Amino acid sequence: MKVALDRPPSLDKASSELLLAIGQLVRKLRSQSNPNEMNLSQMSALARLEQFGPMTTADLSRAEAMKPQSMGTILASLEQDGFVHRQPHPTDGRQILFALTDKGKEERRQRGIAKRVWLAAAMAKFTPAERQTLNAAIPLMKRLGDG
Amino acid sequence: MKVALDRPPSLDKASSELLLAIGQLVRKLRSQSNPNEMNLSQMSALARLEQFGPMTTADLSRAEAMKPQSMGTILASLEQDGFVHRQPHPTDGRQILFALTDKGKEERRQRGIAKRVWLAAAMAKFTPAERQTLNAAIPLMKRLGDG
DNA sequence: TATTGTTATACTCTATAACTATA
DNA sequence: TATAGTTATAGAGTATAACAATA
Repeated sequence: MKVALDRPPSLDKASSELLLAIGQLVRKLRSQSNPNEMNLSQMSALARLEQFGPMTTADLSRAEAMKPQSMGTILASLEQDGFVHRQPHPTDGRQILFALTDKGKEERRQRGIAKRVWLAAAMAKFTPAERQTLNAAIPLMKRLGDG
Repeated sequence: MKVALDRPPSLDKASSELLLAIGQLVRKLRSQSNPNEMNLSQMSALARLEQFGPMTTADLSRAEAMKPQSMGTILASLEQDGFVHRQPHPTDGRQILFALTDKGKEERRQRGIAKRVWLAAAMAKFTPAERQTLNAAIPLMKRLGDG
């Protein structure tokens, strides 16, 4: 039986709207950046290494929906900046484990990154109820990104 | 006075989480694409033209957080595909108004675009309550993208 | 002189292809 | 033969710089 009141938008409509919102927001975020600042992919790889401990290029690339060669580039840049370091795999000579350095852990705690500063400032303009709505949606978006 | 129970995450924490979620989701979305399919920027420009009517390159670029030269490229590709057409500005000879063609309006209604199909399928796995949470967050993300 | 739009060029991020080394 | 990683190259998307036309 169909309910006429407070009908939620269709999946088609909702997914279409979400698509547009994500696109605009990511362009806005990308434009908020200081020279030599990490991009979203580098931040994401660093966060995952902190959460799950040392990982290989292949595992990280799968987790971040990216080709291994692309993840290799990202890890090379993070290594050059001293945020991660390599350690040999204990049993498989082919594999290389990447782990956070102390500098990498510190970087994760940095509040000065332009993208974070801009986003926090933008969210600060929301009402408490709006912030709660957005917070509740974050894990859902994470699941979309993982799936 | 501080409240200890059900404390919401700090703005720093929330913005950091949102940053990561957006990054992963946008990469996932970008990977969902058929040959010659529109990208998120093209979809966004098309949607805005439908919502607000004919606009100039400069206005669109401001609205979409993009440089006028970049928007010019996007509009040129949309024009080549027959989704938009040019019309002269009534009073200012420098400006060019871009408007949706019938083909462009039809494209907006297409449900077959890979990104939309993937996203709708992923959202279909959510519970009704989760879908409602996500739907409520969409206008908030739009405001973040606009601001 | 300021603004609109165009053209040319370069940078960032990610993908594809070909290769080496280990399993 | 299959998998992990590297190197080289190419593509998509956007930016910067220089320019012409109109205001």
